[in-house]
Amino acid sequence: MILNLMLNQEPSLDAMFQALADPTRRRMVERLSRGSASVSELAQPFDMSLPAIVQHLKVLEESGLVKTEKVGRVRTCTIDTGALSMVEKWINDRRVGWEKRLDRLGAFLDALPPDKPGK
Amino acid sequence: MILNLMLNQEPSLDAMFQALADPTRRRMVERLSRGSASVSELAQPFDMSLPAIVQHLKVLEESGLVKTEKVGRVRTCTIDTGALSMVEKWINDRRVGWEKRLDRLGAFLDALPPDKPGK
DNA sequence: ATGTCACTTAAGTTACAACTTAACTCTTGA
DNA sequence: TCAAGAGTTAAGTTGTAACTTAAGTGACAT
Repeated sequence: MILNLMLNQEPSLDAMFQALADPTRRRMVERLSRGSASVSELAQPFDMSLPAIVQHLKVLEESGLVKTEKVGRVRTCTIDTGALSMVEKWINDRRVGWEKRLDRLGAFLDALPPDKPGK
Repeated sequence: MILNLMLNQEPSLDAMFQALADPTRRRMVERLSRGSASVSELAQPFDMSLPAIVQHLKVLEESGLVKTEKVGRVRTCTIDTGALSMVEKWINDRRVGWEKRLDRLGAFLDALPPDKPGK
């Protein structure tokens, strides 16, 4: 079960990055970070057919970044910040990993005896 | 000039997300976060032709996530954590934006009088 | 000088992502 | 009851991303 969680983690990370790769979808996420919206509210700023927007929405939803719920004839869309922070964590891990490495290198260099001019 | 920076910011954000959308390229970034590598070192874990790897590398480089320098016949690749943190910041901004909104909503609800059971 | 190493370039294939238009299904208000 | 509103489904087009193989370049060791 926790195994399952770990196994499913990579694939959905993939889907999230994939989802965020498209500028239209990122704008949709930006819009939703300012508050939930219906599908047509989401679509309104874009010069694009509704079905196209719905397709983008589907990608976002399947990635887990966005949740939606339909009530009557209107579907309301919401960001899932938990998913967002998974992406954030991946990036942070790489950055920190690299920066730690540089620190160790720095410490190592500092510990060296004063340089004898070589070459 | 700062204008230029700001204008180029969106497009390259786009390129970075695009670059990170591919699992092969993310694995390359993971590899580089553990230390610089030559092209063939980078390629070694993958079951893929060298040219394919070089194409991925090019995408990473054009996005600004990776820097490379060729010395003699070997090209050495390095992560640019500054670029990584641009991506991190975009995500963080969305997440925080949303969470602030929820906080305000929570505060608003807390300030309401105890509920009279309606409907 | 010459073969090997570490890439690079070019060109072609295939799969899929991002749209479009057209037609359809539910809700809901008049 | 029925027209309009909100979204859905289906199908087709088009561009581009992700590979491949084959051949080429420049550096280095012998």
